[in-house]
Amino acid sequence: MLVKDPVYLQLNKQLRDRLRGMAGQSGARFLTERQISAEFGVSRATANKALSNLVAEGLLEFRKGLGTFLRKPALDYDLQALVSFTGKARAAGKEPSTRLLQFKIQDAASIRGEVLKHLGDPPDGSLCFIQRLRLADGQPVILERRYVLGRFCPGLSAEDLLGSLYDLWTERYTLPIAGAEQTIQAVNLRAKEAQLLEAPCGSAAFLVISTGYLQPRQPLWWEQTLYRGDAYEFHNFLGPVRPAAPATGALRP
Amino acid sequence: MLVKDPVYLQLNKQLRDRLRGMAGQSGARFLTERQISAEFGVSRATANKALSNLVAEGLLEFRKGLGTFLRKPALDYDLQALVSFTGKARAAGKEPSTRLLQFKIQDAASIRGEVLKHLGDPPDGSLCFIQRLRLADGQPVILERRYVLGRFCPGLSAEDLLGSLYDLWTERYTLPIAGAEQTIQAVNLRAKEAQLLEAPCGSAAFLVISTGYLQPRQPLWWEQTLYRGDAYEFHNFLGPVRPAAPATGALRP
DNA sequence: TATAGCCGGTGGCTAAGCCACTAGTCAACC
DNA sequence: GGTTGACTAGTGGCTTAGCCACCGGCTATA
Repeated sequence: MLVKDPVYLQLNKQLRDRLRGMAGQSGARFLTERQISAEFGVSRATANKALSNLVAEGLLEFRKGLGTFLRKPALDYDLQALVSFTGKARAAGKEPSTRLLQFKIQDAASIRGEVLKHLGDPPDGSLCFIQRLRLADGQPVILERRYVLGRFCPGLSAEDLLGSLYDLWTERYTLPIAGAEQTIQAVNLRAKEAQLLEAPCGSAAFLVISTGYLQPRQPLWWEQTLYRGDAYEFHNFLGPVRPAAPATGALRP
Repeated sequence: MLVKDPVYLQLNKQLRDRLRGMAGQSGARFLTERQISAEFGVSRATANKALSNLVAEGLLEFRKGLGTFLRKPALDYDLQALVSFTGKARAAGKEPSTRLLQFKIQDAASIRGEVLKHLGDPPDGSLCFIQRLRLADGQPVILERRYVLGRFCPGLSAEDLLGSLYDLWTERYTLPIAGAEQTIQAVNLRAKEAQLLEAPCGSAAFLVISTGYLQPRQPLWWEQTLYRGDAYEFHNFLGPVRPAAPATGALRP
């Protein structure tokens, strides 16, 4: 971009950053027009224009004579909150825990084609299979079955798998997770799955088939994960111009 | 409403009306700030604020040195594909059809509070209840139960409900649909629902609870809709920087 | 103690003006 | 004739200065 953005758009970005820092503080007071005017060195009119756009987007709310305030809990742009069960459970005020059911290194040759199709044949031919049960306040919520490319988890041990895999990769391996593709289906739990999730056999669940990426074209894992239907729900917003947050899963209230 | 709305909000409404009259003329020129300032008797700053909000909503586009222009409705077609079953079915190569199960006008007083909470109490107190079965190639896929604000569907007849409601509003009423909020749950079908959807009793389904909006804060409908789990799935992409595509539903292959 | 009124701060809005940018015109030049 | 370049009118971007209506807390009064 050769030409600089107009001031009010730059301001908009900065205010949005500021807003993100205040995420969750629903109803809290935001900066006033006059504060912004002074702090950023722009006119009140420009400050108002930038604020006004944020109001139009539903992030803020004007209250005449009082100030501008955060509307609903600011949208979570944090990927961790989107993909990490640990984070989501804590956000819902529940204590997350994990029961490791299975953990083994397999040769790619012994894996059925569907898995490899999503991961691309790994050159070293090793894949890591992880089956975990995720619990919130002791209640089973998620049955996770995941294949991970072996070369991205050297020296992985069973103890490492008791917490957030998201944290594991971003912190220990310092491999930033770029995103995940999900296909969400509604299925009836089979006997074995129901038993593990401590739910009635045949009860409804989400089956989330998902590929996780390190970089846009570098797959890291492929998973087939069951979410108890009575404990989980997804939220989504369809619209042309909303600050399009992707669909987010959350523990049902 | 005891207090009058701020001028820029009133202006916003009037401009929106004007915009509606120009629907379809993509790329056409809209009023300039100075024209609005003269015609409506407001200051240029106020005119700009009202325009700016419409720009933020994606309806208009600023071009420095030229004027404000209608945006191309490319995104609009996207939205149609997202909310319209008719569109999705055709995209999957199946022939959509509709069986109208129920259609009645009700008084708001007779509606349980949950519905009104999402729609806001309509001043004229009339609500339209629509129950439809949507089929793809003759197979029932969706059981739709929807409440619509009566004042946005004057003269609605049963015949109107056999096609796409999305088309109905955008074309016949020329009321642009701005978006929809969705909560997606996994549930077991009850006997009556299963019978209508021609699925086994207790089989898994999506329950999508959704509020549709005309403008960011103007609800149009609230629906509680069942999707056969074996016929439908949702796709989603989680990531920090994505092409702004929300989760989309699609007929299962 | 309770109330009426003041006062500082807020967003709403106007006015007047300058800037950078765009497109069209039109005269001057090759 | 065709091209170039200056000029001009009109546009959104942005600032400054100022007044208004509104809100809530403080204060002085009854």
